[in-house]
Amino acid sequence: MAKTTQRASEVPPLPSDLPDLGAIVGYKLRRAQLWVFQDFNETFGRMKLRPAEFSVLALIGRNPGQKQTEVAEQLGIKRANFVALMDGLERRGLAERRKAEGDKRSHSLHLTSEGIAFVNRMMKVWHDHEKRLIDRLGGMAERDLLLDLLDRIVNPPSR
Amino acid sequence: MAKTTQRASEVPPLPSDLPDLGAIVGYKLRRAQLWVFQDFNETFGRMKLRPAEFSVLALIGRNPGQKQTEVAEQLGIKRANFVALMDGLERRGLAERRKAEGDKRSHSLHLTSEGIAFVNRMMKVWHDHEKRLIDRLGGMAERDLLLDLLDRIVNPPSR
DNA sequence: TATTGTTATACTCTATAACTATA
DNA sequence: TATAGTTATAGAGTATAACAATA
Repeated sequence: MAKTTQRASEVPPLPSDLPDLGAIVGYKLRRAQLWVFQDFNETFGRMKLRPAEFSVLALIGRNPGQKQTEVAEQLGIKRANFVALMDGLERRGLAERRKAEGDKRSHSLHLTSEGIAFVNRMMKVWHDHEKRLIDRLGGMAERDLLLDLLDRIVNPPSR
Repeated sequence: MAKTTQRASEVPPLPSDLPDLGAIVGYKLRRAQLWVFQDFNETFGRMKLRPAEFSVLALIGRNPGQKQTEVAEQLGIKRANFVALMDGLERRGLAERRKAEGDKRSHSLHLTSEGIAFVNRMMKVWHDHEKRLIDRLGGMAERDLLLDLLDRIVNPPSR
């Protein structure tokens, strides 16, 4: 008694409170994030730079000398997966591991001179990308508002 | 403690305009999205439900009868990858493909009776997850604000 | 010819366990 | 014993090409 079609009267009652996906924070967050990463990848495709690599270069550029595991942890990257990422940056001559003084197990991470030049070009390109995003949001005020709201998710205000 | 520091004189001039990663929209967006999906996966782990499956069930629950490729496209899922996802839902008895009338190539997607019951339970669990998120944001007003800002990224207001 | 669903496949990202050399 | 870095590996998620049935 398999039916291939059903009339409305035969259909069991559908859930009444099904929200539009557009009203679900996680869904919109994912769609927006995919859009931003896609724009990022189109913007940085010529420089062969991925989002994770961008974040590593920006972090050790601002705060050089941190240990490899510290950097990975701050970026939410498992230290095992960070190795190949750092290998790539080192192979391209952009960043380097130095033996940390005092602890022979650990490496401290730094930009090379070439890496510093690369990061300067990278930031110029990044400004185009970020401007495109800010324009879509409606302006700097909206960007600041978005940053604040996103921050509350990861670091909720105690109340 | 004797931290491994470097004297400024040894360091080549660093890029001057390197922003904190916390001020980069794409970075915070990614971190926030990862937090939400992690909370989602912890919340729905017992139901063996992934975010993509949630979105499919919610979509065909609200709008049954759409063609398989239409559903996939609305969710930003490649039709080739949608096949296995739909196979899984069908194997679990939650959703089904029906032969579409008129076009023998296409399938129209529907929830089963069991699927409807499942979705009702799913929405109860989802409310917990969403409440946790709204609490972090600070309330419904903040949630609405966030939804609006995220929507501008994907569907920018023409101006 | 074009489209729907499908298969096969490859590539990236992520997660875990286990090894090594130091501590 | 514990930790930093590493290797190996497996699992998701995602992207593309090509095919059969149908339009």
